[in-house]
Amino acid sequence: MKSDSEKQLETRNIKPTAMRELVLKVLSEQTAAISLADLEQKFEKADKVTLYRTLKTFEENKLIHSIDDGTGSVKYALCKETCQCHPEDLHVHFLCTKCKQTYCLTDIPVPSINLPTHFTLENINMVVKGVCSNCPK
Amino acid sequence: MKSDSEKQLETRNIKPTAMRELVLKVLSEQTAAISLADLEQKFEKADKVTLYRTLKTFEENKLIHSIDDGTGSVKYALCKETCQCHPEDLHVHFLCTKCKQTYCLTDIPVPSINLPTHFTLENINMVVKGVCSNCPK
DNA sequence: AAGTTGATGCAACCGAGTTGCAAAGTTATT
DNA sequence: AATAACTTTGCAACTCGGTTGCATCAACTT
Ligand SMILES: [Mn+2]
Ligand SMILES: [Mn+2]
Ligand SMILES: [Zn+2]
Ligand SMILES: [Zn+2]
Repeated sequence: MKSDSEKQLETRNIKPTAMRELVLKVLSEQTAAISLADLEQKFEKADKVTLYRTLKTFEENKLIHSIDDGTGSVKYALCKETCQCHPEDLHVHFLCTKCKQTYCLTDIPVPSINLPTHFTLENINMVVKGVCSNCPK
Repeated sequence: MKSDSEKQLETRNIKPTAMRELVLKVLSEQTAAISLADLEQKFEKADKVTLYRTLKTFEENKLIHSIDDGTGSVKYALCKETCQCHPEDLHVHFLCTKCKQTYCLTDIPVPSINLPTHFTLENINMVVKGVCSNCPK
């Protein structure tokens, strides 16, 4: 009998190894996006490179998306089931300058932009910085 | 008699050294944003650290702004005279996936976002990826 | 001229990300 | 069941952009 995470991995064509299930579990427990270093610390003993490659695999298969919030370490968060990481799937991200957490504002789609003529669009990264609702003003 | 670049530096409260004038000159000649490594190559013989600190000084004094386009190297471009780098001063940036140039779309202001309640806004980074008008489709 | 301040140059360091390679584990073939 | 082929994992070592420490040099102040 297959676990939920097993199925979740398989629908994204990722072979469900023990390691991958564990990483997926950690990711699904997060309320904010997580860096490779953060992820490493969630495990007693796990190799950074294996986690790194696990995240790469997850990202390539659109199970997660990466967020470059300008802090110097890339964050990762689970995609929605239906997400294909196309421009229309994208949402705004928020980096709190107080608690340094990076949140997916999944309810806020990235606004569409009228590019100059003969520019084509492939992707948009929109990161808002400020103070989040959990932090004192 | 003072040069233009000298005046430009002084209005931003930057002491106009020879080095700084040269860097400002290079920056003002660019049609796209430039990285530290790029800048280094524009000079026969110049220390990376000096250029680095020059850029830092320029940025702190809002003569230039930095752009984290996700390529792993930060780019820099001149601010407009009146720019204070406040959210309302900000514009969209464009990274061409073909020619790898990063452009300031100074005509396209960053759209305003309705953040969730009790979130405050300090800054926005919006980078659009795609193919620019100079590159074949 | 001597003293103070800031700018510059060189070397060395840092950390996030990445690669190479061998060992371990998995799946397919005989 | 044994072998072969392929994938995943773990360790070490490396890359590269950015950064710091410190000595030297230049500019300005008294
Ligand atoms: Mn997200
Ligand atoms: Mn710009
Ligand atoms: Zn916060
Ligand atoms: Zn281009």
